[in-house]
Amino acid sequence: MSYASFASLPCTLGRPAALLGERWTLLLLRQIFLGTRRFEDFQSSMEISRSVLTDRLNVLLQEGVLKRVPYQADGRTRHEYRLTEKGRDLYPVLMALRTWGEKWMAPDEEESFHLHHRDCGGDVRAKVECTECATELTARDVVVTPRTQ
Amino acid sequence: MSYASFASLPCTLGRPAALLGERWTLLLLRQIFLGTRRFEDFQSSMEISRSVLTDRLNVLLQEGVLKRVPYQADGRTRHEYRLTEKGRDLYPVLMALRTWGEKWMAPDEEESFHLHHRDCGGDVRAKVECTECATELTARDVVVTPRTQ
DNA sequence: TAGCTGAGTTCGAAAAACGAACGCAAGGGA
DNA sequence: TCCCTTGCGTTCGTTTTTCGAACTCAGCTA
Repeated sequence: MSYASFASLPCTLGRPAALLGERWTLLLLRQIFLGTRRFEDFQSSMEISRSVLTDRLNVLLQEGVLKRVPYQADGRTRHEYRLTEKGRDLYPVLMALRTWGEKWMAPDEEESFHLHHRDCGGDVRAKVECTECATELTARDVVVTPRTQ
Repeated sequence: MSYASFASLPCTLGRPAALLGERWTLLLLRQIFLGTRRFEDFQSSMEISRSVLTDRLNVLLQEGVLKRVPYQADGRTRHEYRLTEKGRDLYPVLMALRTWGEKWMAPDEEESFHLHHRDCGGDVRAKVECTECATELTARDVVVTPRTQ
């Protein structure tokens, strides 16, 4: 099968997992959600090699997660990378990672940035919920019914 | 900095993102949540090379995401890989990926497996919520306050 | 005794990532 | 005009990862 062929797997978990599971891609999305938008800023803040950065940005552009938006800098037109609606919808994935990180990777550590709800100041947390009864779910509460694979 | 040094980054999003952002790791976790537990089964279902599979399993063991549990097979003691509590807590990450995949990568496609709430049969969905007011949040509803970096 | 099985390990070849240098277009200053 | 700078990549030779086929090893089973 090889890694690349997961990109065409008929699985709505497998395909995203393969896309975001490529080295640097999750860290790149983190940086984008923290507000970075320009090639130079990605490169210097993450110390990723320029050629790999080019590749990952292009993959996310092709997938429609990012878009290139023109802006003016010292009289010249340049482009920055911004999230599309599809890209913004990855927020729960990043927040789920962070919720897990807070609990398991640094219980007593000062977080490197704080997040709070703009309206009420509350904390932000990812969770899994039943769309019918709104109960919060864990892996044990969910039944898996395979169709393929 | 280089990729490896994100492992020691004081960021509760960056460290998990670097850990799960290594090639194959997310796909391996998917397979585990689908019930795979043995080396041979991982290897054949994902067609990952055996040496990389060994490495990824060891990393997840070291991180405490997986544990090795003995079992009996044809009179011999063998070991299988199972999620720890820390590992099971990654469920929201996988579900967030799947929720995104359902919306953006295959709107009209039959899912390869179906998930439903054991108690009421409802669908499963990841979301981000405010711990104070329980409102569902998007990236736009959240204020980021950097502390370092 | 020989073969089989599960779970790795080894090792040479191929692919991916690294990083320093290069390219390029446009603006600014001398 | 000429040169320097900036932002955004591309190139290319080296290092690191990944691949995949073969090998190991222990304990059944025939």
